[in-house]
Amino acid sequence: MENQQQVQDSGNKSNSSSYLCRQSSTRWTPTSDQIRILKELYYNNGIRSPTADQIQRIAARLRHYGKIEGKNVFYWFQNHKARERQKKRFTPAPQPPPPVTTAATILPSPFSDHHHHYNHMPYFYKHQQLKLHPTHHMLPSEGGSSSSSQAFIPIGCGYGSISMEKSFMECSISPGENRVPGELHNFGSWVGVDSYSFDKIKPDHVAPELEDD
Amino acid sequence: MENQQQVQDSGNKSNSSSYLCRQSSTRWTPTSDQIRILKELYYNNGIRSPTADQIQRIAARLRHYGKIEGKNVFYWFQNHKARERQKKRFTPAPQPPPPVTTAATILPSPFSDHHHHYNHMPYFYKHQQLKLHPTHHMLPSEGGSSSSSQAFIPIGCGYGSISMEKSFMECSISPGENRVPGELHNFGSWVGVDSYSFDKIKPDHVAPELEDD
DNA sequence: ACGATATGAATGAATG
DNA sequence: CATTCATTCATATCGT
Repeated sequence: MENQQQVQDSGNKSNSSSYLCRQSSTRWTPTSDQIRILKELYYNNGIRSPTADQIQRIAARLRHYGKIEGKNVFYWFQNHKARERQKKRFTPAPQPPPPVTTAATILPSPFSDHHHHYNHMPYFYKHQQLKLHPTHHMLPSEGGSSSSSQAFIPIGCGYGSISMEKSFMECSISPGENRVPGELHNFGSWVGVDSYSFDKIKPDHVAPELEDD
Repeated sequence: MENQQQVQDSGNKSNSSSYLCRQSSTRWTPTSDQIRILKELYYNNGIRSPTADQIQRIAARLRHYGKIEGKNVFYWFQNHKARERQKKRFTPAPQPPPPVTTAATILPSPFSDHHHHYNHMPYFYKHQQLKLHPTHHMLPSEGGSSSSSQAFIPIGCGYGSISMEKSFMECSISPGENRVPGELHNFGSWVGVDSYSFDKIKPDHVAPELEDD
């Protein structure tokens, strides 16, 4: 690893000049003690994904060693776990699993990993299966040729496994309505939110600003 | 935060990160305009969990600003909302705002106006499940009030406040480099980890002093 | 000063 | 709706 010492001087560092105003001018720089404790929890106590409750406690505890917030603890565990796994993934195939030489053990999976039946397939015919409710209610503007069964869209390869119902979350169509980027600030109206119900306005808290970072 | 890169191919921002520059459009990379509009809808219109129809409309609208699919919109709202809440969960106590209860400023509020729910739209929104396995199917047979025809639900209620969430996950006060002597190595006990051994009994439970420092 | 690497932060995509 | 994972971006730190 790398040896790091705490240099987290009070809050600010004379950061460089003129750069993007990314809010992360100062990211949390954990103290040695903080790291030590975090690792303790990780390795000795087996904490991998602390619950919100634990995060609070951990942060409160580590606060004695320097500035720290809940999200720092959260991210730390997330990253630590992820990187550990990542390392392990690209590391040579650990042990050859007991070769149960059955004819069916032909797992063409690139990873010989075990418990993670989690497939993050690079090929994307898998996700696209978000099914919406059967209210494939086309937009009034683009209605029309929906007479036949627009059953499936042969994305990629129609492996007969995917039962794409009918409405994907997306119907890549919108010919008629050409609302080109015209900057129409009437949000909400086109989504179905009505803006005439102002009588129910709840004086919610304030609104800092609305920057689109 | 969001960085903007307009489209999917070409010019992969050539980050300093070396190898593996095949960021070939696997995941949706929202453009600035898309983000801006999404936040508008979220904060200005109070849309938290858009219905299927809304998702379609939003996606259609946002498509003018770049490639986008319905599921992207769906996930965006899901994530945005979830993270807003999660952040809150990490943060211990929002420091109960002690209102200036001066003897003269007593406000006899009949209702302890406290927490409102904006418009948690009725759950005919349930259909937004991802259908990956042949589980049940919500058949549109029954004319139940379950779905569809959500013509114009007053979701949104556009309370003209833009409650932004740029506040961070926590606003912790922090002592500088405070070293507490007497570190006890009983990690985990204060975090609430069970040693998952012994018994399920813990004589002392977790008594994290949770001191506010 | 760079360049590489480690790592904090953010977020899209899923799953339960 | 909560939790988790993967991936990417941003930056701190160190080596040469």
